[in-house]
Amino acid sequence: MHILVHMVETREHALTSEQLATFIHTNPVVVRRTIAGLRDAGIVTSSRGHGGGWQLGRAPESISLAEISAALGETLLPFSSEPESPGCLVEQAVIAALDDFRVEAERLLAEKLSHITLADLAADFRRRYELIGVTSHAV
Amino acid sequence: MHILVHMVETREHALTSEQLATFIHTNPVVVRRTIAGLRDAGIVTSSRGHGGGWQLGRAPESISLAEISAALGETLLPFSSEPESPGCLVEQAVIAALDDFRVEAERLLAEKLSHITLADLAADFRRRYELIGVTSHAV
DNA sequence: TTTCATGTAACTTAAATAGTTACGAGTCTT
DNA sequence: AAGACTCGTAACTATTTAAGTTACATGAAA
Repeated sequence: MHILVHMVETREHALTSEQLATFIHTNPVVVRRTIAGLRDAGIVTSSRGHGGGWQLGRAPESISLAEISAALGETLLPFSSEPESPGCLVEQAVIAALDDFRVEAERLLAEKLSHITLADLAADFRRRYELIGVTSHAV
Repeated sequence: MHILVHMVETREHALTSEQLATFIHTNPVVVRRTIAGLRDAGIVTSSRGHGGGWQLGRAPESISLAEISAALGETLLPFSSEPESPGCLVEQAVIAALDDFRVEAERLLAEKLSHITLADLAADFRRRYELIGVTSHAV
């Protein structure tokens, strides 16, 4: 997300993996590896060679957090349910009951995330940025 | 959860760490370590010595999944937000926006989990158990 | 007193994640 | 055409976290 908002703020030109890596204090290769999913989903585009790098693939208003999360292959909940004792009826019942919860919870979270767009986050940044600016002038 | 439902089904006597470990194919020490939080929360009780072991601390109707989750120190969402670049306004805005989501999402999940009790899971097991029984007779 | 069980520290092992190096392939500038 | 630049990706190493193990002290029942 951090990287993506930076891209919104720099829409005119591409940012290299190296620059993006600096933002989040990591390695260019880690960045490429991580956001490869975003590229495959069309959320960002990459170009090689001189002047190349990464840019948003489309308007930030059309990019929801739900889509980003899915493109990155993130899970929305920190647990899954794989049987450890296949055949144990207790376990089967537990898994079934928790799966009902899991499915609904994931639907709920995805719904919420689909209403937040990259543009919203960028606007939030703008707002803060101008607020700080005013404060700085006042002080 | 698997272990806890077993405890519901065996309320009359205590189960040893060894027995519990067998259910989930792991080690007695891992079990003790893991459910220590449940003991501290009064959800289960443990007793030493001959005939000792683990038992439910109170009625399964009064034990919600939300409480179990909290007692185990589980997080409901698979991400937190610790600044990597303190001072970066972009990051601050992203964290703030995502925190809004996180707080509400956690509240929502906890609310859902607070309505599911251990007794519900145990009842689900009972239902399945009797269903299988009938099927077995039919076949 | 012996046996059984938890409580916990300390250590080892295993798995997942992150970071690094290296180099091929494409692209722009001169 | 040459050189500089950047992504794509494989292969490897390092780090971190969780799980598993061993050992033993503590407490309770037979």
